[in-house]
Amino acid sequence: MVRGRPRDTGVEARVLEAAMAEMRAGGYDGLSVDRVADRAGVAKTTLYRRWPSKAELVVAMITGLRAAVPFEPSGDPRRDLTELVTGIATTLSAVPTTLIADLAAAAAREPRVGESVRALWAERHAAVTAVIGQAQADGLVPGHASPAVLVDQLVGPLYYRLLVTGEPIDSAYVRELVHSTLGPDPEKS
Amino acid sequence: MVRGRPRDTGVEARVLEAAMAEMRAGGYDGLSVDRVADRAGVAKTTLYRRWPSKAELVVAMITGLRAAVPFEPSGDPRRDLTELVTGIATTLSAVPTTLIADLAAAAAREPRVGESVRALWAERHAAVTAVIGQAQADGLVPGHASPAVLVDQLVGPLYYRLLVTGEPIDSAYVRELVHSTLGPDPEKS
Amino acid sequence: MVRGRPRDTGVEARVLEAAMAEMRAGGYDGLSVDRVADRAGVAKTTLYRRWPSKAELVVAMITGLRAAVPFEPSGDPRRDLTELVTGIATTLSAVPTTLIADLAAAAAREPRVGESVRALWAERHAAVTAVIGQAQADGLVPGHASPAVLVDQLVGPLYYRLLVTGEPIDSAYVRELVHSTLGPDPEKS
Amino acid sequence: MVRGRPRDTGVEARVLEAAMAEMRAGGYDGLSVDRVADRAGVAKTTLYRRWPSKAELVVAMITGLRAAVPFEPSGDPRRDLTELVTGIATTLSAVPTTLIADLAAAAAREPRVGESVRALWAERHAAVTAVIGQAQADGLVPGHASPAVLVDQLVGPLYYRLLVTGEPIDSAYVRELVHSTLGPDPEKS
DNA sequence: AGCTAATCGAGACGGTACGTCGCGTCTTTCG
DNA sequence: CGAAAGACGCGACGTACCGTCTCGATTAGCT
Repeated sequence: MVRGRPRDTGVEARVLEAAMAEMRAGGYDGLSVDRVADRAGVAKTTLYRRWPSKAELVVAMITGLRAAVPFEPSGDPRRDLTELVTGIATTLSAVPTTLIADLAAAAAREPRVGESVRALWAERHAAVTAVIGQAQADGLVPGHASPAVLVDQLVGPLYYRLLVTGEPIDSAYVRELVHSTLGPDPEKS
Repeated sequence: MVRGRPRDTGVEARVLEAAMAEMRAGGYDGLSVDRVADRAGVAKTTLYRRWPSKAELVVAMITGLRAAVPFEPSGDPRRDLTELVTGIATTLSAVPTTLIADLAAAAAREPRVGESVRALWAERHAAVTAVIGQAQADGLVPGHASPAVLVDQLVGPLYYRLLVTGEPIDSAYVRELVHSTLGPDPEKS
Repeated sequence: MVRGRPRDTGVEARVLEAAMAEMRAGGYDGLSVDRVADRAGVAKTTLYRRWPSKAELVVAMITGLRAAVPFEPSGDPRRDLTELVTGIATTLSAVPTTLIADLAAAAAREPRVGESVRALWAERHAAVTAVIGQAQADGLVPGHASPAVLVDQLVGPLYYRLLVTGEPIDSAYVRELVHSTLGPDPEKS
Repeated sequence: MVRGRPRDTGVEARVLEAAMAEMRAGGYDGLSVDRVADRAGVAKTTLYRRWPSKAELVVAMITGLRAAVPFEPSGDPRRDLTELVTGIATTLSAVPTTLIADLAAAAAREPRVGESVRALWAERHAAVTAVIGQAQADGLVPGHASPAVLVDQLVGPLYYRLLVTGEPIDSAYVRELVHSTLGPDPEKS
């Protein structure tokens, strides 16, 4: 069917792994295509055949990070949101801050990187939005704010602390965020 | 007092202005030190004597953007917060997004840069915190959330949209943020 | 056999030619690597891939000057030595003095350069030595001096005038040298 | 009489000494005016007030090297020439070869350096010329060669070996040179 | 079995920018 | 007025990186 020599299936994994290591070490700018190829034991030609630019390579690497996060809504928005936001916070804390920052910078520069980064979070953000929407429909959340804004106010502070203020993000903070958004827990009074 | 030839005071202003122009035109990567020096009518050595690297130059440029923002609390938290958050949003929008993102990346890598960036916003964030605190004391804001969290929820979403989702930040959005934080305006019902 | 892309054979010639032109115009210091690359229509990186420094480039250029000099001994040592020494003097005069001097300086610093410079003259000096030896065997040269010393006394003064005294080297001077070494021409008395 | 602060008399010596040390270490190109000034504990301005360029500084340094060499002609040209040429050879061997070579290179580039180098040797070369002339007048040297050429043939080979062939210069070689120039010693037969 | 087509490794190449070094000039303050 | 200190302009050097290119060697499917 396909004529010539088939592509080496191991190349992709080795290159993306090498790229990840380079990115961890030196961020986006510190990632050198030459070094990635070298570290992966692959010719630069081979690399460029698959990803037409450094940005696209990083995009692919990021996309590969997307892990399927199992989430089953329990119906209790307070519990569900806490679980979801905690998951996001945990993921953000698992990688070096510089990586997140460099990714944001690359996203600002390269539209394609931006898309891939957004796609990375899409699933989780959609889940958050869904929970918020359902809670509002059930009257459990004050209705004077749009769901989109509430999502931003739940997730945005995580990035804000990470990239701007540098203040710590712990489970207490996540609870405070949810608490502030949903209002006081009626069952606890 | 100081022995040698004093530094040409005009250099700094000319260089930073040139750097700003270059940054606006082509982002961080598009900013060439040679071109900046050329445009500022300054030798590259002179430039490097003051800022030891391109990154430091950009940091200095950003720091120079800190404008004293006159703010007089009116006593009405709704109006004051809208004004303050609008000011922050305006400033963020006035410079290229890449600049903000690159700044965040540099801040993550270099503690010194992080400090300078935080110092950049310190004044405004203090003002927001003060207004929130006063409003809570006056009973105009629901008291179930700490002021620090509320500040994060007011300002964080701006960065979040800018650096992550890429969604637009307009005056309507700012109003929604304030609205969501303070609750429905009682005077409007 | 050789794996990668083969080197562009035209590069070397074009660069060395450009370097020669620059050297003629402004001497060693006046030779700018950037300008050479530009004039040769070659990227500076390409140039540095072959010659790791400006000095090595100049050395290569000099080495390239070695021209096969046809020499057929006539049997008359007076005529042969005059021809050979004139040839050396002509070559020395054809290039800027600074080039010769810089070469000697480089040779003193870098053994490898020294070798290449000596190799440059090897052929001609061997010819001079051969002629002197033959003449001595034939009794045409006073035998109280070793051939090696006579060669030094024939060729050394050329360098001496060029590099030290700065006095001119013309055909009359060459004749005087040969005359002084061989003694008066018996046929002319 | 003279207004203002008098010149610091120690400056000159300290600078020339520092320049000599730099020149020994790295040759003419390796000598940096900034470093010389620093090492001498002198401001660059002060240095440039005295010597208008790096070349002139080196000239002054070389001139300072000229040592008065006592020489009393004995009347025996063979002995006198041996003594003189040995003295030159000794001086040449006392300093690093690179220094001699760099000096020659600088002389070729900078006319003023050339003059100073020639002046350095003037005294000794004049002595050699005088002895040769006297010997010729006394009929002790074959008269078919001009004194100037004979001088070149006595001194030139020293530079030739030093800068070109790299062959050693010892007392035996000096004797051979004199021997070759004056012819066989009649007293020894 | 031979031809054809695609892949891979290796490295040359152009272009652009970076940061450093050196020279010689200048502008100050201090003695 | 000399000296110290250091800023400044200019120009060159050598390095790093990106993305393109040109090779030879390999590995398949197709005729």
